Amino acid sequence: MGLPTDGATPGVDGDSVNAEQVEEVLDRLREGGGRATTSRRVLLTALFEEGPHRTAEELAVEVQLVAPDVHLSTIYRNLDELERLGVVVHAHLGHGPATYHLASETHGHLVCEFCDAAVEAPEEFFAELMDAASKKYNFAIDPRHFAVLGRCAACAQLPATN
Amino acid sequence: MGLPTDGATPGVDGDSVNAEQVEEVLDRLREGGGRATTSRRVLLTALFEEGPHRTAEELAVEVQLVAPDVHLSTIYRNLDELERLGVVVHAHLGHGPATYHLASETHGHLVCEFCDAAVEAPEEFFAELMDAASKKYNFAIDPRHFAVLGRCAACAQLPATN
DNA sequence: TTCGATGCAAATAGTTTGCATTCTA
DNA sequence: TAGAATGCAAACTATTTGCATCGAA
Repeated sequence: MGLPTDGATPGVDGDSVNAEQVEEVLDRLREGGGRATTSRRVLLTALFEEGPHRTAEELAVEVQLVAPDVHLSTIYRNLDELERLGVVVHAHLGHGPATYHLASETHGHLVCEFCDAAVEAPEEFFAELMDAASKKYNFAIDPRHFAVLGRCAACAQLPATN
Repeated sequence: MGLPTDGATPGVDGDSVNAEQVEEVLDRLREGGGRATTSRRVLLTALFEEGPHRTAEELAVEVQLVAPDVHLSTIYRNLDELERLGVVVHAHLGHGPATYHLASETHGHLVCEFCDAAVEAPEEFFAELMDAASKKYNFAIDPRHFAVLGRCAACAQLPATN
């Protein structure tokens, strides 16, 4: 899924490109009896931007650059709502806070227990495991919503102690 | 949970069987300059008993049946210590608190996102994924310390909504 | 008798909730 | 104008920490 590099603002922000998608989600929200508020528009804009996985707090900071009064609890409530809508998913990477990203970016995570580095792995990477779990345990794995922990290449060289 | 009726109690509690292992760990603790305290002995006894994965709080309740004054923070501190020793591991199953179990019981977890049911899967079950991660991402997966989320057989039949 | 371990209270991090107010539809 | 969404404060859950005391070695 390459981003279109057409008319305006080719690089970082790409606002006019994403604005469409933002409004699309807001429309869906309205269809369900919800309302298109500033905080939701700004949050969605942030989510549709390129970037690493972000925690609710990090998203709040981003949103507050544009709309300073948006409260962290509103971010949480909106993320919840968007998750219900299927627009975003959250994942627990290691010990810290949950991170949120667009549901369209489906991938699993390999997270290093030592340095917290996260490697993204495509859904296919888990296909075999998903298949085996389905057959053996009748269990439908959702690879998007969890982190597989271990040691990244760099930390594998560290001594086992610590 | 049956308290020992007297001498042997061969089945469920198996205290005399596990007592040895408990003392062995306490010895190791002593060798490292640590001390064999009542709270540690009771906690270890609880851990060596059969049973499902337990949270720190659940373990505290178990311990307090025998030693009522043991504080939850002591449980946390001791679990930490035992984890450093390699005796127990903790895993994050879904959203709730972490669960602890003996490191000797190595297995991964398949946890249902809907009903929180946990299926234990042996380490071999993750062998292929571990292998692939190693080759493709140079990442050493530790299958004991994470939960793979998804839907269990029962919840798979529920509608996608909710 | 020393220093590691503990109990307790308070702090912390992450997230959720109750309620009066605001603002979209 | 109705009721969805918000800001704020406070509650809540899971866990950690500071400190005076206690107890194992």
